Amino acid sequence: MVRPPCCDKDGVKKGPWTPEEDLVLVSYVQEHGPGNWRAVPTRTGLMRCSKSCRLRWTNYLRPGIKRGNFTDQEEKLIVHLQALLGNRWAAIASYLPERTDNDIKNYWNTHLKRKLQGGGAGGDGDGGAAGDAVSPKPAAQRPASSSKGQWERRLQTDIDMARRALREALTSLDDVKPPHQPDAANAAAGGGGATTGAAASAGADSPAASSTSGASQCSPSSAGYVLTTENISRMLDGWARKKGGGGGRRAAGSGPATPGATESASGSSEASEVSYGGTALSAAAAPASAFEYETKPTVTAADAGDETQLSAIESWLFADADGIESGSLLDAAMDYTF
DNA sequence: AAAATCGTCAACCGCTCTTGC
DNA sequence: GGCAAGAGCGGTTGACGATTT
Repeated sequence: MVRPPCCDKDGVKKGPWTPEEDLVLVSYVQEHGPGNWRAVPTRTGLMRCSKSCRLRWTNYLRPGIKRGNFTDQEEKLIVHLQALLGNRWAAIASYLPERTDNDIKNYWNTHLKRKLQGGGAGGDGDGGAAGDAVSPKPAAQRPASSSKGQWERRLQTDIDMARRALREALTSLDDVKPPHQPDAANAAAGGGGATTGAAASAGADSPAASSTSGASQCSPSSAGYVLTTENISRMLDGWARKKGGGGGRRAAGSGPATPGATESASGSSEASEVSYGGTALSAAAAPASAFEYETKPTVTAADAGDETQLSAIESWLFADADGIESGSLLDAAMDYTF
């Protein structure tokens, strides 16, 4: 017996989202907050299934998402974490709060996997392939435990290993790149920093939390705000161009709605900052009030970027090293002892 | 210049997990 | 405790631009 697909309805639209749809969705979320996706299609009139709405939001429209170029730091973290956790993208994404699991997954499949394979590490790159990676076999690929106790132990092990991996990654990165050197992408996202704040709180509170749950708790950041409004303005831009005979999907950016890819690729994301402050918003034809939900953009520290992120992670890691229970990353609920 | 191939990424699908009743 | 609905996750696909032949 096959369960009917959730979107198995007539009149449910599929395929790429249009800027108009994005706008509707963003407006809705601004007003009601993320969640209750089931209600979204009916309340917004979008001809999309709830799942599709949630996906679009979490992977694309959600505030604080950084797109494009992965930094060395991010890359190394991903490699380490993948080696340790396996293909648990949501878990990995929780350590990279500016990235979505989908993004990380794509990046892994298209860049890192091949890269590691090329490195002659053997295997299919799925775990263990990381040259400097540690565990012979991703924890996630060990036989699944059925009992809850076992599951918890496994989780704890994962966390422990992730911790070590992060520490290693960060340590090695210290050699590679001084922490005071914000990379273009992060600086640009401006936001990056802000979200990191969110990362430190939302993501950090529960590393195991899914990226999506991050979305729902998503302590809105100015960064996200920027990105969202900016995205929308770009969407409309791209859409207009497209309608005017511009290129295909890519022409409008990565997707009809996102010129963003090109933006980051070219490192011209300074545009983000430039557009911050309302111009993008007006371009998006969205009332500023519509973004109330996302709120209170006061991140002055647009440059808080990597440093903030790292310091949050580092403090967690080094709390471990010091034998201190930092608790912020690992909720007491985990009952994790160091 | 045209065709073929490759690379990238947004979106879909189906399954599992969580939550509320 | 059992069930149903909703939410989340990971794998996969398909469309499109870029590059190579």
